[in-house]
Amino acid sequence: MKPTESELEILQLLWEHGPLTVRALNDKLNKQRRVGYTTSLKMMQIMTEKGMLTRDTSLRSHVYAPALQPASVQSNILDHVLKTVFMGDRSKLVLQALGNQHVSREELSELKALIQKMEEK
Amino acid sequence: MKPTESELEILQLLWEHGPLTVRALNDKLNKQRRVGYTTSLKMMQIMTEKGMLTRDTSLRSHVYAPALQPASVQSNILDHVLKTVFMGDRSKLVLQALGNQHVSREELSELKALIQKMEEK
DNA sequence: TTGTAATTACGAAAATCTTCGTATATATTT
DNA sequence: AAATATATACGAAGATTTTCGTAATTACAA
Repeated sequence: MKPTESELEILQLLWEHGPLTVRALNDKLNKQRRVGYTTSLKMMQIMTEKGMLTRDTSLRSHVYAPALQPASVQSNILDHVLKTVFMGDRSKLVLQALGNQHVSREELSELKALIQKMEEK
Repeated sequence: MKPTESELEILQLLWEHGPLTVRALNDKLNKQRRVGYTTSLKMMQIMTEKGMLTRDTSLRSHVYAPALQPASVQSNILDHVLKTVFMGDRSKLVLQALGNQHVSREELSELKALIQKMEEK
């Protein structure tokens, strides 16, 4: 279950806003970039076939919902990146993710808590 | 400078083993999956055109080397994943990367050191 | 030298992903 | 009721990526 770039865009919007009609999703998508209505429709139909979305066809305007949990997709993609980009070196990935960038005080304590937990095992 | 999946495979092998001829790279690639020789050749030619690889043509068998640093490519891809998969939530990415998986004692202390540094700022 | 093997160049087929036009059906408005 | 607007279905064009066949060239071997 490996969403393409465009599929990810759509999943993102559904995760953020909940189930949407094609019209509603296409409107939101068009705030990011210009996309035709039938393009969004087709994508969502394909994604439904692939099992990435479910849809309620009880109304004339079908309502689409994500069939995948964000955490599950995120985990899969991150594992893939870990393997194909970081040669499986997890700590390199983490250090790269933390390096250079600003990390808030809250994130730091979250991290420390997690490390604590891991050390206990 | 956004390598495709196949381009990444090739960069990986060159990063790992250093400069290689097409023949040598194709051999290594075939330990992972079945790929024709001219396929590897063509890919490497394209990547050279794109500036991802350099090549030494002084010998009959050209020798290809990566023109990109791993850290730079890793950083770009991770930023992209951060934006498109984690909605920009860096700590979610890091926690996801650390969660569930085994992290060695050395990696933990490395992390703690990094956190220490960040807290000092 | 003649043939065999190995290499590069190159075009284009194959596969995948993205986009949209058109047909058809259903609702809404005048 | 007729015209207009909105929806889905579907095929196919376009774009990108991946794959490989064939031709031309250069080295190597018999």
